[in-house]
Amino acid sequence: MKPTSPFLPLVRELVRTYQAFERLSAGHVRSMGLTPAQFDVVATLGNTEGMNPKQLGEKTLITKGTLTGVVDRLLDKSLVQRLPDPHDGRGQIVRLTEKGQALFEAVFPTHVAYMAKALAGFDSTLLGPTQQALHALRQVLEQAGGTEDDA
Amino acid sequence: MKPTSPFLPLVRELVRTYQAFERLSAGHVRSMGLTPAQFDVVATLGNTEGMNPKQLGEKTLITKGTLTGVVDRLLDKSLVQRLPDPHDGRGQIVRLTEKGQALFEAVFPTHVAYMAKALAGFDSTLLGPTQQALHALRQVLEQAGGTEDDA
DNA sequence: TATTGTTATACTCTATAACTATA
DNA sequence: TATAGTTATAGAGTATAACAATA
Repeated sequence: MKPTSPFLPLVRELVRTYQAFERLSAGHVRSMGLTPAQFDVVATLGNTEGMNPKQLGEKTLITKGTLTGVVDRLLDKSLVQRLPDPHDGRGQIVRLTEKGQALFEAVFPTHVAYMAKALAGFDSTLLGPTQQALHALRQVLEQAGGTEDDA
Repeated sequence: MKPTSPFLPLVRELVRTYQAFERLSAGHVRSMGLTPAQFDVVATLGNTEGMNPKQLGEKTLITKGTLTGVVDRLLDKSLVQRLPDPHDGRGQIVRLTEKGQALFEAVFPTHVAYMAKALAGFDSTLLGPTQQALHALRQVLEQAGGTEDDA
């Protein structure tokens, strides 16, 4: 029997754990009337003066073409506004409206509390080590992505 | 300053690590002509006698309505076949075709090798502990999802 | 010339619910 | 009545590339 990669179980567990998180999180976010991508954008803009779509895309990992659409839909809901960028005539600043800010303040803590409650059973002594291990794993993955030489 | 939940950093790291993985993995999978969902199905069916859509959905976490479409597209590519379930007139067995099996054999090890190469820099002494920590985290998340009392 | 953001195309996935055929 | 799977609907995200305006 050929030995499969020792990394497979780790990767599988990463995927399953993320999926469990995502299902829980997305379900709650949707019940508040936002898609995960929309929540991501609102949460990223919360407590900021706004930022241009490029920065927003980098933080949320949403590509620019898609981001235009996500922002459009948030605009339809009057949750964000597009302002001209004073420093760059090509650019713009996407910023929460008052309504968006109010939603952020109502929804973000609720969501954090919801997730915190869900995670309450997790052994807190594992918090730090798990986080560090994930971070190390991410470093490796990002480096591989940056290098990008095909197998 | 109100203390934010101690779980937030962990969750953030989980999401980012997963996203780093997903970007790398999905990119490679796409370069082989499959979407992530399609790859997931093919990988799940690989080395099996086939299974019904219900089992397939449970393993891949794809809901039944969506799964019909994913299988349809794999059918278009002649990678899977739908066979009647001998034990249940309502049911069916989804199974790889020879072409699908060949693809699986060509593509799955390639993908594993690609990911293994990307992960080669990860400290192998952390493999076990990280996996266990993720598993514990998943247990907690799944339990919360099962209980499903809103916050 | 390079970059910012929009638009267009075409596909895929998602949730939800109604529907059929069988159990 | 309950379950397996399909179909229909409506919306949203994805990659990719061409494009306009500005730097």
